Amino acid sequence: MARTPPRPPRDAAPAPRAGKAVTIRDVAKVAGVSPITVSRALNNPELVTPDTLERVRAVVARTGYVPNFLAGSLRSRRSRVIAAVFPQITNSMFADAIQAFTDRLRAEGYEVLLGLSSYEQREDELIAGILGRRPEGIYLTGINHSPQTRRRLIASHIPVVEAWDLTPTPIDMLVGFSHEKAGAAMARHLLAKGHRRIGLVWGKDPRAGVRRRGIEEALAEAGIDAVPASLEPPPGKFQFGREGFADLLRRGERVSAVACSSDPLAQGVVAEAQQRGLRIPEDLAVIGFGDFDFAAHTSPSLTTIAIEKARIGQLAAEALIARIEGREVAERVVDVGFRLVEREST
Amino acid sequence: MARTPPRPPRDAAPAPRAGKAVTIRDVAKVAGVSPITVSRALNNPELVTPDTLERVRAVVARTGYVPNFLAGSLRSRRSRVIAAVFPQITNSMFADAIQAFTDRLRAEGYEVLLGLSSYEQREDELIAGILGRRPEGIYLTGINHSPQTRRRLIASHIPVVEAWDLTPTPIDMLVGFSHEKAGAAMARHLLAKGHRRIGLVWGKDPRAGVRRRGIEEALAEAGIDAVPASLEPPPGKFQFGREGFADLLRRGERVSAVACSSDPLAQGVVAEAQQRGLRIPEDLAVIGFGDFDFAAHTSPSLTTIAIEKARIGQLAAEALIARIEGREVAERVVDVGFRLVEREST
DNA sequence: GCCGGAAATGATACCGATACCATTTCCGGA
DNA sequence: TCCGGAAATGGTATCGGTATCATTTCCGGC
Repeated sequence: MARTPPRPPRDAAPAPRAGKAVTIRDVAKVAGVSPITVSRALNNPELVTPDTLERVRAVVARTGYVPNFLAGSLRSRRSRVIAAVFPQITNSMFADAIQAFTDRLRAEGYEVLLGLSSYEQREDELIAGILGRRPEGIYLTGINHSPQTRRRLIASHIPVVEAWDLTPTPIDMLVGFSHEKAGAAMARHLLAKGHRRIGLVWGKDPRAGVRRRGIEEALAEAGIDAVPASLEPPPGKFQFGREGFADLLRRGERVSAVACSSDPLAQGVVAEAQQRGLRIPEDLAVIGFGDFDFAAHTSPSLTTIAIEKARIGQLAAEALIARIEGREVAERVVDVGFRLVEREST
Repeated sequence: MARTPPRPPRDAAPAPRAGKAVTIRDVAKVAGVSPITVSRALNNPELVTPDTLERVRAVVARTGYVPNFLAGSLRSRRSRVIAAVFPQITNSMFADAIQAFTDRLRAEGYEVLLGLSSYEQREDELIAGILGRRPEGIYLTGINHSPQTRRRLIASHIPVVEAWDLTPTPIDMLVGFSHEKAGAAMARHLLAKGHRRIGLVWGKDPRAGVRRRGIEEALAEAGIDAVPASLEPPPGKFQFGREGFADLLRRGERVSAVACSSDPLAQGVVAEAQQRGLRIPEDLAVIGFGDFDFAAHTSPSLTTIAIEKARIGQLAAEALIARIEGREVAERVVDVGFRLVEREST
């Protein structure tokens, strides 16, 4: 019984001891160099003889060594992690931005820590947890943050990009556009089409609120003060659009046009109106927001506001990278603007 | 000139020394306890006197101490990070799963590291980078992984959930459904509606490929061997649906029904067909896949295959949590199934 | 063959928390 | 009052890398 334990079946090679993970010291020992040389071979191969490099790489491959970035990050103070906080990603315009942001950062060797704050007050807690992971940069959606969060972010001394909104006083950097102007553009478009009785089916998130103000101010300038609205909780689902329009009708609001805070809501309004026998745009004009992918391919196609979503993500990523690399960012506030796309629904 | 530098404008409170971050030792010193007691106050408050707890918390608040989880994770071997790898999130069904997955994990105090592999061979490299961060669990989309990646994951000894597909031999755990059966269900639906000339507008991702096989086999059983297809690169954009259908027509394929690998493609086909004066479903039946939010709200509404996307994310999260907490998972393979939803387009 | 500086490698300390075990404090019961 | 065990707290070592500085090796030019 008291025999030496049988060696594992396969792997005649220096079998990684079960349970104990391979460390840089193990690799160093097998390769006959010091740990720091292994570190250099992996991170700065140009500092190492081709011969040494090859030897180290061979041992790494053979042992299945996986460097522990937690340890490395702790010492070097470089986590190569960037955090991104979004309210949500279902049915939202943020997916494109996340994709572009992540792709850009991956190309530079960063990993992305994703936080979803659900439009609630969870942002504080979420960001506290994130900061503990020592990201090298943070992307935030929107500019409405609690004083505590602002303080924490400033104290952290890491680059911060706020996105999707506009303010002359960002925490650090910003990539976005004016929701007030976007709202005004929607209003003016409907006014130009001759509409005077305009209803809103609108999401309850903060940026949508600003767009609504933009609409109402533009309408007020045209002498229109009553703007009936049906408010829906995020996310902007098609179903909520249907219900919102039904709600307006139920309340007896007689509107010739409906503006929506997002395309899914707008398409929901279209669907509900069509079901009730209304012709679009003759009986009812509908305008959305976001230029979602489907907007150009429904029947009728949807007039909307287009945002360069992916560009926001990409610019935000680049701003963070620039800062991390010590380059000064010329424009701390970038306005990517928006574009009204007129289609068949208005 | 040689005056002491002016103290920072505000903050009469014990100003954190610029540059040097507050550590647990600083907090301990100010609170008059040992570092380990601070650690306990923050992580296991029940181990500490209410009095001590309050004192520590006060100091933490005053100094703005942010625990360094890199250090803690290194020592405790618990990163409280879970990684999730998706091919992409734009125009995809994964957004709902990510949302549910992330929400569930946040509730348990985990942060999510998001990897987007872009359907390319980047998965290997991506996962290597991720493993270095020592996540406590990994969510993977799909079951097609390189041998190297499989080996690495197994060697890492962390719980793995594969999702969106089905196999009796997952790396560890799995939550998904049978794409083969889903494809067959689509085919049978069209057959039942009397269609014999069926075309495909189809995405090129691996799981779509399996669904296609399911369709073709079911059609073959019905004696239909020629199934013209137009293949489109991911992501499944509406525009690609239009082009795909145009492509079929250009090639002279006369079809009475088109099956698509995703709803956006299907809606693109619908749009293109409508534009060419075809009535749906009389002249052309169209079936999609995924039951995207818009599918029920377009005109005509879209017949499709519904997946409980959020449930996949949630179950995957729960499986990982269970494993991490040492509970045995009864069902290592969970089939969430699918449901054909018949609407107006077929 | 010798010299000097660059290239390659190594020794040591350290990042900031927590595991582990030891010590002190506290409190009810004999 | 004393005792014993639980509760609270602390000392020290350690996780696994890399920064820093020191040392050794290498090589061309004189």
